[in-house]
Amino acid sequence: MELIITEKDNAARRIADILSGESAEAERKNGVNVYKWGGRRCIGLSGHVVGVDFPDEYNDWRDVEPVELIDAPIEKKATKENIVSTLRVLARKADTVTIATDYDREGELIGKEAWELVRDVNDEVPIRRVRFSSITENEVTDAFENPDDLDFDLAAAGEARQEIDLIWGAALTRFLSLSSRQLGDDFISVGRVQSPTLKLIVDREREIEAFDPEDYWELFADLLKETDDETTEFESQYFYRDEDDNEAERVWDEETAEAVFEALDSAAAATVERVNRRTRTDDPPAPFNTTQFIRAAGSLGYSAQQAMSIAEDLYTAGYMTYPRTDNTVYPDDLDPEELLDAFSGDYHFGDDADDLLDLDDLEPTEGDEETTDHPPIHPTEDIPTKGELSDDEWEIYELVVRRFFATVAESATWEHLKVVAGVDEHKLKSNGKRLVKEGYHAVYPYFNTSENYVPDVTEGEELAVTEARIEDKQTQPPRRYGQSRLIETMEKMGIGTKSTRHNTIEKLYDRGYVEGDPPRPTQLADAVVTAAEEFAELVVSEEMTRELEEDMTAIAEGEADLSEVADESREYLQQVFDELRDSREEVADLLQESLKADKKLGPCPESDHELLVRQSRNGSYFVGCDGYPDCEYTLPLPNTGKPLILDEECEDHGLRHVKMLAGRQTFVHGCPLCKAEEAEEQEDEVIGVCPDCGEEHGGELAIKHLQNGSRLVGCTRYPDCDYSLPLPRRGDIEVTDERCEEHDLPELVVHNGDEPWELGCPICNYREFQARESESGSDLESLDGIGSKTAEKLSEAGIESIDDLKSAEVETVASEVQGVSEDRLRGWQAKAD
DNA sequence: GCAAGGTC
Repeated sequence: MELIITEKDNAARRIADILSGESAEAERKNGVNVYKWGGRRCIGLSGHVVGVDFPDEYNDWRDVEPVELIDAPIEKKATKENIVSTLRVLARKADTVTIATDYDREGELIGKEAWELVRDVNDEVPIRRVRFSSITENEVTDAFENPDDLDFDLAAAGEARQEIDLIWGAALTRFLSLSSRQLGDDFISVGRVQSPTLKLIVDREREIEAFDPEDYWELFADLLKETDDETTEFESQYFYRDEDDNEAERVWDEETAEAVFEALDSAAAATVERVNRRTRTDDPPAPFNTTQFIRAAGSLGYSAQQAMSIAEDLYTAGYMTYPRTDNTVYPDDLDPEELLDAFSGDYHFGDDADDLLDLDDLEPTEGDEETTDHPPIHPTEDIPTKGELSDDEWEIYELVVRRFFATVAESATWEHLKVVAGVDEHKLKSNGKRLVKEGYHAVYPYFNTSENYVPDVTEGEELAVTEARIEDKQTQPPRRYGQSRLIETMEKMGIGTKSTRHNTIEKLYDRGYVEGDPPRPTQLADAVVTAAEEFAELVVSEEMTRELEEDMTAIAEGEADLSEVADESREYLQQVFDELRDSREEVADLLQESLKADKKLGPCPESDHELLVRQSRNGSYFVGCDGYPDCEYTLPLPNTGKPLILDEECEDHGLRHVKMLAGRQTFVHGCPLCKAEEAEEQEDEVIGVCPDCGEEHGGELAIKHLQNGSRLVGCTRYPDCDYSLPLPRRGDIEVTDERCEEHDLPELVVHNGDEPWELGCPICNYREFQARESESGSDLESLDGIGSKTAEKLSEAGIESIDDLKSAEVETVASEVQGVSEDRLRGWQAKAD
């Protein structure tokens, strides 16, 4: 029996189909597909099925000094038990093994891992390696006719990366976590890829904070072109030549700006001095690689993680190619005409496909990067209908289809018209542009094609000046990196891979290093970067990856060996630890101070210390004084959710506002001291008899206001009787004269916003609420442009219905929900109205 | 419970 091993199930199935002429049958063993035909079996792994780790005795962070990890042994442990055991069973019976993992460095390493698993149980069987750049009939059959051997040097290059990443990451992560006593879920992590990425974000934030805005002025004048039958007004902007003889628009001193303004304002006309006309060719974009795909999806409002997850679903469903690729050059076996033919006649894309098929030449564009593992992202010939996909999936699918269309479409042509006019010695310019040939924009509507009209004028012509304007402006700090900009920068720096960059960014959120979108660093992030810059500069620099890449190349080419490279890295890390040993306290203080800063609310009203958000032993959050135990002042926080400290400060107490992140129940709590004081002022209002203990002990039901901001209808005998019914967090509660016949309680009305909410009898209301909860569903998805994924995301931000959406605060929601921009939200709100 | 890299 010949056993064929691929990197993933999908590849296994397609290779089995090709080699068997579609006669292969799938058999599910132990949760793993095994494709079977003739004397052959084909199994797909799931990427790495074994991983490197330290032996178990190094598991306890407190028992092991982090520095010991540097020279600790490293083992390979199975991470996908079921696949490993199925592979072993098959390998025992095999008389030939063929490794057909992806054609790249990591693929070679995954192949070697398979090789070792096979050798464990079968030391005789010949093991060969086949390589192909895409899974097509020609390439696959050709590869199987000309098998090769596994490239152990290339695999060793990958192993060097694994070892070095593990040693550096684990040793430094444990050191920082232990020294600042951050164990458990809140450990402080460091790594070759995440830390340079974090430094990018932190450095940018430092630039923004250090930014000193400068005043400048810009001047504009409206000009009038008059002919016999029409007059056209257009805008021009003042410019001058700076010391490098470049055109400059910004005037840096006010006096000059005012003088120019006076001259323009009092001028009757400007004389056309120069008219430049040129045509510019606007070439269609290159095929999508992962990064450019994420960027394009990002401009539609999707986070990197969302875009990739939708793309993976579309890939698994067979509608598009593998979404993790660096390749921007279509392989030879992709016939654009054939693929367009498949779209011809399609309800949504047919017309555009036909227009493209009418072109004389269907030569696709090419990007700079050509790799051999996967093609650029493009749609397959299997085309879904709109109903088969969620709205989000459809939006992403359409993007991929249209990008493919664009890559085979014609260039667009722009006509630019630049007019320079003079008022005395002052120059005014107008830049007009017109799209004269739509080209690829006709099939790819994602780029801005807005035109700017400037009329046809001739040199020497007089144009009336109808209005002059002066605008005072300030230079702006650099912008924060957005997620897709970060991913592009990581790619440029060579850190991370097409498969991991979006996960790295997600990791920074999970670790408490960044918040919001665009990601903003916390104090902790700044401290970690600062500490690393001082003691382990390499781990926050792109140099570490650059050097590692050089070493890996040397290993792959047989010029260096794995243990040599790994040992050299160990020595270097040892030096880092030698220096760190003396500064342990200093680093710990820095980290702890910043952790505290991320929790600071403001001044304690009873001592000179600061109030902090703290967690009690039972896991609930509260506000406590940093001076504890000398000062025992505390304030309660709501008992649902995880607190997030906002920038907004309470005017009365100087405390920062708190928001409670609780998935769909997320809400802004505000100033905890205000909330406690408000509750204190409210007296309990008795509304009836307690149904639990009224008869026996005379308990009564009252509307109660708790210091943590919540309200309820509860028994006056609390804590002896804990009967309670929930009430909404917001709005004034009015007790009406009408009473519920069934429960003999007054009907309640909540006043919050315009429409009063007739809540009714609190017992009836609670019953209805429970009944509603057990149903489920939301009307959000009926809104065009909101798919199930987006609806899910929105509901986590507390937006469950169209009504919620209408009243939602756009900025807050956009900052909270990954991948939902303010623009998209406003669009939906407009549709909802 | 640490990293980064595959894949789902």
